Amino acid sequence: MAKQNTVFKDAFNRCLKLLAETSALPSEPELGTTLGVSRTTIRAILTRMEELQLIAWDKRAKVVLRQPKAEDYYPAEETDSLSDIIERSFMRRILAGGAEPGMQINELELARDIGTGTTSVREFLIRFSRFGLIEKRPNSHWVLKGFTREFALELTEVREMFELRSAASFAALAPDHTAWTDLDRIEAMHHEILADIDNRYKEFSELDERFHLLVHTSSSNRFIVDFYDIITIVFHYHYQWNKTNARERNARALEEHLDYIAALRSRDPVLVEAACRRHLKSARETLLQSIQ
Amino acid sequence: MAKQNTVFKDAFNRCLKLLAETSALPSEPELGTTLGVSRTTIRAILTRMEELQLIAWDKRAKVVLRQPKAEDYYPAEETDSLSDIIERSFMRRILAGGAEPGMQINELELARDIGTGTTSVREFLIRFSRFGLIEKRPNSHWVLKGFTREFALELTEVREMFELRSAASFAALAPDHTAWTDLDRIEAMHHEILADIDNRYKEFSELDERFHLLVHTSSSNRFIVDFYDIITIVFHYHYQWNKTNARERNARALEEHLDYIAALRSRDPVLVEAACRRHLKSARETLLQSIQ
DNA sequence: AAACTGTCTATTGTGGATAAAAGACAAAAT
DNA sequence: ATTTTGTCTTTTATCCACAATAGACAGTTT
Repeated sequence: MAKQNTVFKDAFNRCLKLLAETSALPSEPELGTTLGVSRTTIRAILTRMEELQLIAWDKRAKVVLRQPKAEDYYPAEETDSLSDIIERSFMRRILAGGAEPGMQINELELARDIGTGTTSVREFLIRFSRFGLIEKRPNSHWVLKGFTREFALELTEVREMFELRSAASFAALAPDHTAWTDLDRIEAMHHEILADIDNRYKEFSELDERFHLLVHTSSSNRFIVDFYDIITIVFHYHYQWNKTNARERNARALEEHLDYIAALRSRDPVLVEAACRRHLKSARETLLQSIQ
Repeated sequence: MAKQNTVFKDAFNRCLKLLAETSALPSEPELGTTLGVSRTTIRAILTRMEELQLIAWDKRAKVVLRQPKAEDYYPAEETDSLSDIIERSFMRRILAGGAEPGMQINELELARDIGTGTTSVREFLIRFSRFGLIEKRPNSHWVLKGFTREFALELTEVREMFELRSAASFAALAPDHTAWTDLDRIEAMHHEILADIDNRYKEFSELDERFHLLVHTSSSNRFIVDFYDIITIVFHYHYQWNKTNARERNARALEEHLDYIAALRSRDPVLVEAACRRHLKSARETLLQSIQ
């Protein structure tokens, strides 16, 4: 098979949810915009919905005949894009499995393992190489540099430089900039989670990403914003395999964020720098602690 | 054809030069190390040299029969790797040709233009995307973000952060660190070029790269060192199409480098920072000036 | 006249095939 | 006891093919 129709399946599932809320679907271009796919895919979705007798479709008329049932949905594992599958599989190998630094990475073996073609694995590795965890020997294998203490230190060093600068730009943003209202929303979410920390501490990870990305974005520098991808992926996968003291760690980080947010609001560069440094220091310690 | 034998052809040409200097070639593994290729390639080279009656080859004995002539060499255009060809071709399109920001980049069209398969073009674009000049729309085209004033400003902002930090680490290096002798060599080269600036000003570009890379390397941070790749490629191609006042520009930069080097030697953080800032400021101005 | 649909074409994403290049291992030579 | 060579296997780099997806254009509907 040349290409998996995951775009279609995922959009179909999302379209079923839209269908549950109305008695008739909108026009094809409108659906395309809503779901973020082309009309070709929309028409494939509508055709499938007609087959399943979910809708009666005649040109502009797309009347809902019945509510979607659980079996109408495509299973979740069929809607993941191939690159996501490769990424997860690879990260599990190098972060969870005892992968030693210096180990060779074999495209063919990886492809066989995942059950995919070499081209996709190869492209993944090229994309992934910018994270500094692997390196290519031309005409030969890739070398795993490993998720080591050095890696974490180098990563956090740059992160701290970038975030201090971004935080300073944030504080200097015009008062009517949309970032301030984004910050309000993020702050409110902090309070919500803290109020029910025992049940909701797992939501921290996503909120953390949103908050720091917002700060980095205010640098208006593509290199700084892009760098945050590395932080995101490292933290995302790393915390999946390191859940010790997650509740306390997250509670503490939430409090630090609130101080940091208050400092940003004060627009006082000295306060901002101090709060930012304090939080970054404890984030670094957390990361280093979890390495071995 | 599946793979161009450019590795073989390039190594063959380099081996011809070795051959011109001795009466017998060394062992296969030794040749492999010298030329940086595998024994498989070495044996292909030896076979070819035997065919051309350049050597008499019997097991360990590889006796030189005659000196190589110009026609023994493979033509230079056959020794370039495909990714180099794609890179050059692409950079000419986006830097020299009037490529507008926002323009779409089409893998198929690019591949047809260059006369290569789409896979190679695609892999090049993925690798190249980390330079922040292009961006992918999934399942669709790439978008050219363009070599604009914003790009240059964002690039230099990060460069300045990284270089100031690297210069500070450099000054703190132990006195017996090899970087100091590398610096001696680079400094000497500066004096040589300055002494004959009218004829040799073109050598500045390569020397500039060596010098700044040396400084960045002392940060011992892979992200800082890797970032210098972006600077390198931008300056490399950019100066190929912007040669106005090259002589004066280079002479001035050489003088600034000498100040900068003297400051590093002083190991005084204040002097280092001042010299580094002065040079970076004029480098930024030069880059911005040449944009439009 | 503006938006929508039917139809068709072009491009991307991915597996598979193949020559080039790397590399493993045992036998042979110093 | 190394080092080198002969032979063979494995892996990478690259092209090609094809389904999925995007996108263009003309005719149709509101």
